[in-house]
Amino acid sequence: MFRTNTCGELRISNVGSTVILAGWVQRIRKMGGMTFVDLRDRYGITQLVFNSDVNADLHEAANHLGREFVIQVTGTVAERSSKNSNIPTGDIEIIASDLKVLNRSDVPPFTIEDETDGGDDLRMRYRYLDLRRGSVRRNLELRHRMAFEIRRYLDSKGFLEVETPVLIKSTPEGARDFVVPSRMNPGEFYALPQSPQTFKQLLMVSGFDRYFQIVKCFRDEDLRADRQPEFTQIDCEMSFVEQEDVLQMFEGLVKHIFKYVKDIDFTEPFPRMTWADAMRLYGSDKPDTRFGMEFVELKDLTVGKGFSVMDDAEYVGAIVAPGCADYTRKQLDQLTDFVKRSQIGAKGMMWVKFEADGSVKSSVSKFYGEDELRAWGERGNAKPGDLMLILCGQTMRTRKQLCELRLEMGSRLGLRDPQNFSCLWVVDFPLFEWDDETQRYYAMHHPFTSPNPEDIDKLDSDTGAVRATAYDMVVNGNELGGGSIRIHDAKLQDKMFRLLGLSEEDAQYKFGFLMNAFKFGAPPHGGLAFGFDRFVSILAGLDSIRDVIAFPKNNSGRDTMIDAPSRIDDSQLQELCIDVVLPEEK
RNA sequence: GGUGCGGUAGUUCAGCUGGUUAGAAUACCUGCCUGUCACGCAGGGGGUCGCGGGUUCGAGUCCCGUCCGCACCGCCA
Repeated sequence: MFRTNTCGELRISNVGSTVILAGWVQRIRKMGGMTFVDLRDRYGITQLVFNSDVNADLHEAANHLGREFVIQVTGTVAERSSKNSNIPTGDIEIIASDLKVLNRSDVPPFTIEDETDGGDDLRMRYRYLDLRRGSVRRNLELRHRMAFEIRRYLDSKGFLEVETPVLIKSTPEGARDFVVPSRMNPGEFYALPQSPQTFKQLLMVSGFDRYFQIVKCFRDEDLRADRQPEFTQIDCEMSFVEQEDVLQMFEGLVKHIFKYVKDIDFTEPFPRMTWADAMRLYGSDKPDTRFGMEFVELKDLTVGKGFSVMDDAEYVGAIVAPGCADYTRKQLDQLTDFVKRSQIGAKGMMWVKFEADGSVKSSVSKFYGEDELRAWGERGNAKPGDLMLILCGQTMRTRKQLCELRLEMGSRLGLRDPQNFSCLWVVDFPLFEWDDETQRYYAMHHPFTSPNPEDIDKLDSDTGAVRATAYDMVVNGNELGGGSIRIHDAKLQDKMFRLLGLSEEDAQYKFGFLMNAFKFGAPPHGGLAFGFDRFVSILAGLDSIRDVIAFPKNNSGRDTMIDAPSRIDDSQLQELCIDVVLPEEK
């Protein structure tokens, strides 16, 4: 027998029993005649004692252990004379009677502690060591717990988990596909799914009216802290439902997870906000609603006073930062630099201070009198002591800039506590998005999204204004998931493809299988998908999803531990009929 | 494709306007230490300053290029 107990379970009630423990040497403390060893496994840390008075040879052997050696120890559980209240096993220790080194270890390149001294790069290269750290292990435990609760909830609602294929067909609408060459079909490629979208719709046609899958998806796009080339979705679809049914069902799922994983009860229904309101009030389709500071529109109050910057602007918007009227010149300059950064790209920022003593100061007082500035403040409900920050320009662009400024102010004022969760549904997304470059409409969600029935007559006449029956779940400014009611009518789907600029042949080539399926009695259906990695990272209070993925890729999509991607043998390439021409060899 | 920050001991970092032998902490090794738990004390070893080029009497420091990492913009139906 390798072990009778784990390193996390022995307590004062076990005193006197003989045990065998196995694990990794966390730390050694040599006191001369006696040596303490902290033995670690997944479950905790237990202190071992080697006393030269009891067994001199064993004590000597313990002195030659090193960090991360794998050892097996036999001994007796004893009450400590000086207890350690910081760890659950702190009341006891093991008086060792036998020690076996199961495996030695090189000195690890960073400390295996919750607060490690290792940088990200090093941790990823030695991810198997990084995963020994409690802080990383706990993230994976949380991930497991969430996956378990998701299955428990969805199973209780009659959902069936069905696996869909990973080697599928490329559909070059949307994100770039990862492709896989087919040896048996020279010159042809599979694509890895960006999502099981079409398969789950086919499952609806098959009559599996409640489907889900916790599934890997792949997108060959540039990465971010919250974006990996392979990531996991909670993919769900239901038949015979309207939008309201889907929202209810999955609001229930989110609440279930918060309750059983985080012990947080959301008793009230999640707020609903239209996409138009989200853009108007927050300049974003995923507003962070942990704090207010909604946008205030001032165009009508600022126009015609001879200030060309305001007069020429399509949009003038402001936020009111509570209690910030005492901001110094330097702080205001910092904020101006912030919005002028190339990533945000504002031309400048104006401000109005509503001082605590009732006076008003502004960067634009040359153009506007105190009464006018006060009228702006009134519209924004500015109180004495508040600071109004104003941006202007082209509507959508300025809203986006103001959104960044709002988030920055929220952070500065400490209003974005990661353990405070604010969930909402954003609904009534536009069906289409116009692209100036290619001069055509794109599906904002995806081409299977059904139009809002009220707008269906506008499909040709006012295409850009058509709303979709699409919805997003937003938590703390993150898009946690989204979905839609799908088109289940072949004719309407055909029309959608046409509006998206797909010819009949194109549509048939890319999505013929789905169109054909719709001819055989497709039920009305809809669903959504949650980003599982993001969901876990939000509950863990982390910004990066890398910390909740066991073996993540870096910024450039590389796995630095196994050094992938890598070149393959010429013989492999030959078999696949692939000729590789690198850019510098062209 | 673009912007910003970074790359110096095993590790995390400091190193100013260029100027003796490149430092600190920690880790590691050795010795001492019988109640530590971030043990303590004494000593020791450890560097291609990412790489290439340039400026200079002299480059970790300045310039150019390049590679790598991180954050962000574009992109992500």
